[in-house]
Amino acid sequence: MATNEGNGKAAEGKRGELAGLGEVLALETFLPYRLNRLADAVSREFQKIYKDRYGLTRPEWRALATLGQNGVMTATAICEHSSMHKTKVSRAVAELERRKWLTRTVDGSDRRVELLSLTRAGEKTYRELVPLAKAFEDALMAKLGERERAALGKGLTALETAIGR
Amino acid sequence: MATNEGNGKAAEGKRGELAGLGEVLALETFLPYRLNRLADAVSREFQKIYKDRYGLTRPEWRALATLGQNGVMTATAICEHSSMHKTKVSRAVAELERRKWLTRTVDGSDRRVELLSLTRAGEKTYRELVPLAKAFEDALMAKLGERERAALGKGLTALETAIGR
DNA sequence: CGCGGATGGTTACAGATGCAACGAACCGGA
DNA sequence: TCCGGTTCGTTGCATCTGTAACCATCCGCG
Repeated sequence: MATNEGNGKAAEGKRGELAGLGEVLALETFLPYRLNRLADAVSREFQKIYKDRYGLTRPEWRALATLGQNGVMTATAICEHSSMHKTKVSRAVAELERRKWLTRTVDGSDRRVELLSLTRAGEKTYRELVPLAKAFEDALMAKLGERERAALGKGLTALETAIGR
Repeated sequence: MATNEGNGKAAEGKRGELAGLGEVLALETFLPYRLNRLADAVSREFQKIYKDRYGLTRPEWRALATLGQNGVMTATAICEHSSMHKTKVSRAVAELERRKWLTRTVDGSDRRVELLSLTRAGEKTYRELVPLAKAFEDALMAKLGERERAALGKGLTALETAIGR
């Protein structure tokens, strides 16, 4: 309070910059915003590959990619490796199963556990998708210079460590 | 087409690593995944500040931040400056208005346009939030070394330019 | 004027998402 | 053997999101 604003209807011009000290936050340079913006843009672009061509949602693509990378695993393991919420994985797996891209097998030694594995068809899809994903990433990286690519990698890794946990 | 896929049925044991060539994609190092993961983690953390303490959603926080930074503006302008979808902004603005943190004024020269501006209460909230946001960012950045901070900035900027459009 | 075509903004609707609660199965101790 | 405490995974529900359709207004042109 006691700020310098002439109350009343004073047609104050535009606020913001002129507001005293470091009171303004530049959204464009704010880390959380930048990360979200980038992640969003990149995902939206990459999504075209798995969505338009294979009708996969992002959780489904991730589950598929995780299974393709690691082989047989449980739903819980997929959660950990893909950073997805329980329910997302549950639903993604259900859909992949419905499409016959993976099968479940109840673990004999612990019947709560389901061992998930890609079917032949699921593997085929995965193997088709991998080069597309790599090409996408390569194309994007190709737009950066050598130094910038290195900087990006270093920066992201550092941030991952910082957030860690 | 004409890709090197040996469509053999070879009874491969556990899939993944041993699958021939570069057929596997390491999700942990895949750019879209890394970005999403990071954005998500950072946002989730930062969210505590505006959500728990002010009951704001992310779109609301962004709209508030955009208005606080730029002063009077239209909904469309908020969309552009905050990279948010039309409807998100519409709803966020409606809620901020309901809370009496902003008011609308129909533009006299074009009655389709609404000029949005923060109320006294809205500005107060904004001014409280800004230092918290900066502190959050600083704390996070403080976990990185000098070089890493620079690398991150450089990398993100480069990526923003690359995606640009 | 009088239209067709843009533009600002809202809303109906269908999907996606997370939380919390749940059932089933396991585990360890009394 | 029985029981409480856990873990695996699913589902009900309330919320959030984007697409598309919509209304109101404006603009340019004949």
